[in-house]
Amino acid sequence: MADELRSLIVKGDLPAGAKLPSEWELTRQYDISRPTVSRALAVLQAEGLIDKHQGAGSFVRPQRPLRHPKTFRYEGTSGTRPMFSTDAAAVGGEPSWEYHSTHAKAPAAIAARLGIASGDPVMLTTYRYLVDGEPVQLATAYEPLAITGGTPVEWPEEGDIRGVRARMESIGVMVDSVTEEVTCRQPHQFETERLDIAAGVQVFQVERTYWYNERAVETADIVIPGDRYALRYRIWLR
Amino acid sequence: MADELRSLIVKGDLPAGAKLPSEWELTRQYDISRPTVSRALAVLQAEGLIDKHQGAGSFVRPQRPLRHPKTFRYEGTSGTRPMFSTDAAAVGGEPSWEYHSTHAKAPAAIAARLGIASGDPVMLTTYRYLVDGEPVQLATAYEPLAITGGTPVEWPEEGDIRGVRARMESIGVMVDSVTEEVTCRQPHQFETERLDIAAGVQVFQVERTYWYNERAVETADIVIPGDRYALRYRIWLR
DNA sequence: TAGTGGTCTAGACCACAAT
DNA sequence: TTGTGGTCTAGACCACTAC
Repeated sequence: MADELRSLIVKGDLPAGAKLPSEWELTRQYDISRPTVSRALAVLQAEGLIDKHQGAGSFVRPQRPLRHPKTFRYEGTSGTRPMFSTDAAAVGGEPSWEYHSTHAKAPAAIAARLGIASGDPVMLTTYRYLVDGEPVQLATAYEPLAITGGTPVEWPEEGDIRGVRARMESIGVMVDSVTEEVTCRQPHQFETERLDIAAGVQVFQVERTYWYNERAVETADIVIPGDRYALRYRIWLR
Repeated sequence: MADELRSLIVKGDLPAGAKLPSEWELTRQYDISRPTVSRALAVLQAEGLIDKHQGAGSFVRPQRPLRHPKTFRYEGTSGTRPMFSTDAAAVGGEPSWEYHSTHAKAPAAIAARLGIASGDPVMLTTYRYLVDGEPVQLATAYEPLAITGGTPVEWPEEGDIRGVRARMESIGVMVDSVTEEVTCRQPHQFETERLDIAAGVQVFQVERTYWYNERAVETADIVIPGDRYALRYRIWLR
């Protein structure tokens, strides 16, 4: 049964947003019991083809633009903004983002990454990036206020200078390297919502840290849906 | 019930390899129905805590060395061999590997990555890397025979020179950059077996390509369990 | 052959959404 | 209030494993 419904959805006979027959109705159509129907639909849900909504029904999930699968590519050294390959224009996306900055105390894990004491003051900025209104990336960035506090670039999204490297450079901190540590995990629930991803898809978590003389000057947790994006690194040797 | 069993396993009261009570026995102990027991155990299986074997029973999965979670780190530019962080000694692993080389015709996807024609002759080498006998990484590497054919380094694992960069250099091909494209996906069945990973664990797939004057000289698909490893990149700026 | 997990049917009650 | 999915119980048959 899952196979039949899957082909209907993939072929387009069941358009995006269409409501599937109720589980009881499918029980009758296919002459199988309700728990079996429910599990079959759970498979389709895990594949990202449908959304089940308790009390409302099951609906065909809008198919994401797979015309250029994995054409969006995160480039390792481009700041928290998602950067697209040179053919970004071909993809035809209108980038936008939301952010929120605040002063905060460094949590222990972040403090360890920044080489400061737990509870030290940091600038905390959360981002959500979208392309054509579709969310593609979350980021949480931390900067020690010991470095930027009181300078014109203390608040990342205010002033004329944007981007970690440029902002740091303007106050004499010449970022010389960046490390990225990539892991793969189940999304938290708020990430599932904010990124609008299907049940069962995993996300990349990238811990990115900017360095200046072996001293961390900024670190960020970047979360990217794992099903439609590839992380791309290019490293020059010698 | 899953919670109780999980804590027993994590605490060590149920040692690795121990056989769990049968599902019927658990039905009686917890006064819940068998389908419910089965689903609860499926949760533990998805978490990698147990293996279910039809006809035999459910067994506690050997706990992987989580003493240094994510201490093994793949370094972006180290060839197909897994490279560990500087504290590798502390982890105390004995690395080993298996390989198999053969002449082959380039599949279309590989040909595209290498910039050669589909069906052109390539050297195909498959690897499996282990640490202390535990599999940690699979790799499939392709080199155009147009470059290495007839040279002393045609066969990657024969001769005195090892490593893509050194071998290429010895025949005048000065590798100048490497690209890595990281994706995250469900493992194929043979990968699940060869890497001995739990149900539900995803894997990293890294497409690594070595370049010389914008010409691809080697490309490899590297598969790494997503649950216990982090990919670590360090990029120097300027 | 006996024991085990895989997986189905059938029925039930509950929580949530739309109205 | 009604219809929907979430999830349980209870029972059954099958396939595989170990002996």
